[in-house]
Amino acid sequence: MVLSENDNTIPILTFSVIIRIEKLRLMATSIILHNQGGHPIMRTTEMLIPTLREVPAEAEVVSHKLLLRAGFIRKAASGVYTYLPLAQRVLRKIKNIVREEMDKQGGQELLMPIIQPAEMWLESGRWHVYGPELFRLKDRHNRDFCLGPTHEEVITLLMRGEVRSYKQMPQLLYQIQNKFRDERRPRFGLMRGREFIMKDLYSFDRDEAALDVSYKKMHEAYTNVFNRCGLQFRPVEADSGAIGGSSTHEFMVLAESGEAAILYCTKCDYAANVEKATSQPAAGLDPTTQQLALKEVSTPGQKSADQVAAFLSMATGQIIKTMIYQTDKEIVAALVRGDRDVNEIKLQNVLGALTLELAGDAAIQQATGAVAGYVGPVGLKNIRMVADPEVMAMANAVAGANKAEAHFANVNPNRDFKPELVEDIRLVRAGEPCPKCQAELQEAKGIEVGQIFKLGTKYSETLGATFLDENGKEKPIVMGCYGIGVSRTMAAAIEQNNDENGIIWPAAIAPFHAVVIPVSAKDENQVKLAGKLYQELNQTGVETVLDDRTERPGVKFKDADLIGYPLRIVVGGKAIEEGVVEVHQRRTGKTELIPVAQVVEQINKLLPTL
RNA sequence: CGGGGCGUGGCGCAGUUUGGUAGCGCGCUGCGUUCGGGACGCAGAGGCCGCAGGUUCGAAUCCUGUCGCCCCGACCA
Repeated sequence: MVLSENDNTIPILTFSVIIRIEKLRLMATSIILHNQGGHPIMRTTEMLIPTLREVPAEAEVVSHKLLLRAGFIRKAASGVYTYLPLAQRVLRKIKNIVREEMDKQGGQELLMPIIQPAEMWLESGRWHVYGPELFRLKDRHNRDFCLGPTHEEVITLLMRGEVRSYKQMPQLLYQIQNKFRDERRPRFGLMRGREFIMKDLYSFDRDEAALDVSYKKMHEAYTNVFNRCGLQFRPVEADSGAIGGSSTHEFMVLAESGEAAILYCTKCDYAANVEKATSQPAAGLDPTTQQLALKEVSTPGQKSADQVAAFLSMATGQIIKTMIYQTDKEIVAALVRGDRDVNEIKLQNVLGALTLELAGDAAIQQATGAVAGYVGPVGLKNIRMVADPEVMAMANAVAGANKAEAHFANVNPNRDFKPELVEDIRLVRAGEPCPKCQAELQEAKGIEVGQIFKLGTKYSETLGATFLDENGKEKPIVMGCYGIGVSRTMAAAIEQNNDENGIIWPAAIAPFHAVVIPVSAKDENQVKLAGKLYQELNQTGVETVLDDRTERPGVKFKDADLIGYPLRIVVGGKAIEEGVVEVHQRRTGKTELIPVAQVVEQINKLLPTL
């Protein structure tokens, strides 16, 4: 019999099963307490908490190491993990916080299939677009299916069938579901897996204004979720990428191990993914600058902007860097200042290209007549040029001459070349001025734990999900989608909350609030008192584990630190002789001696502050 | 997908160069001593050396193929 995790009811099967279950329940309520939907609180001698002394060789980042060592996860395949009981408890807490915040904004939970028929994806066009990241499979009749990496198709088709009128909206529907992506390179344990747990909510609105309302609700909900999870995070503006859509924010947990680079303002609230980040546009061309005559200079062996600048004794910022890119439809030249880099995502968006990569030597030669390093905009023909606005503000600059070993000096935009497009295509770096307030931008690494997204009518149009407005006019539903990586959030929490001894769980998502440790398993008085405290704490709602193993105290302390219980209650000799127990806070290391009679009350007071 | 590395008891590793039938630490089992930060002693259990071929009297070791895993890069709702 398999019970789903959210199912608190027990299906009635046979009489004997019922009897057994009832017996267990009676036993459980008499000795052990229940919480969280029927989970009995347990003693470590009865629990599966396989801690490891040594770090498995496969782990690189701290969350992965600690999840393995502390007995939270085990690998089934690359990027695929079993969540052991401790992890499952953490996941349930995160999910419950998510549920509460979604429901608070009017979200309704549903559950969609993991297995999705190819037809849905053919209809949206993504069956062929999605590529090898989509886990595909066939049934016995050779029909195509996939494991859902996301659920826009399923939900949009559902709503196409159910929504007829503007009166039926808005709708905010969400699920918490396992998702599948056949990542090229799964890595960092739970951070980038091939199977992962995600909350996804989809909003359905009658128009953009209503979508804005839904979007704001989700922004608020996400802020609440990550605050409640005890995470340090930042919502950042992001590139809308392949899904399309107009506006999107990512919620980034700040951590060194993060895979995303973000830029944020030190003064105002501006923050953006580096893919999207902009900075204060450079000052316009100084009209008093005299434009000098174009001249060719010999620059043997000087290819990079730095080399050329050094060779000619000028600043790298005076060089025009020309990069040749190959897209799915054309070859283009991208111009940025020598001390800048091209932001390929911005460039791709500007060009409306599906793919973009640096052109090879042969393509560069063919398009420009020069080799990489000596390419420049002057005299470049039959190839589109995209210039960053900064380039247009340069005067008497240096650029490649489109022939070997030579550059032009005194190059002036508009006079010597005229790009087809002038767009922001540069990669912003720390130190540049904020686009909003001009204060200095800083750079940080982040783990993307959530993203909210205005989809608009992209899916409703292709899938024909329409409704009638108050004028009886048929319109496509305006959609948004909003994801939270639940399993990734667990990993991110550890990245942000750990020390050399192990995990330091924020109390709101800790698998248990406290552990009670009798110092000596042989001392009956200690064991009895520890058991009593354990029961009383649980009765007052403090989720407590009793470490009743006959291990030496050091072993139990080490495990407690590793697992990261926010509170540790040690019942030792003093408890019996002086009537005090030791309450230790994992995060601060603070230890207090508290009279036995007050412990339960004190801990109940302490817990909400952790 | 490109580059690099690794598969040897549950975990961490040595042994591979120079073929001779597998070893160390941790963990595990039993007994004893210990008992406030991963104890000690004694006695044990546990491995077709990723898999499949091949070379050889003999393969963890050499050759071929294959599978898996990790790291860097590219990529990424």
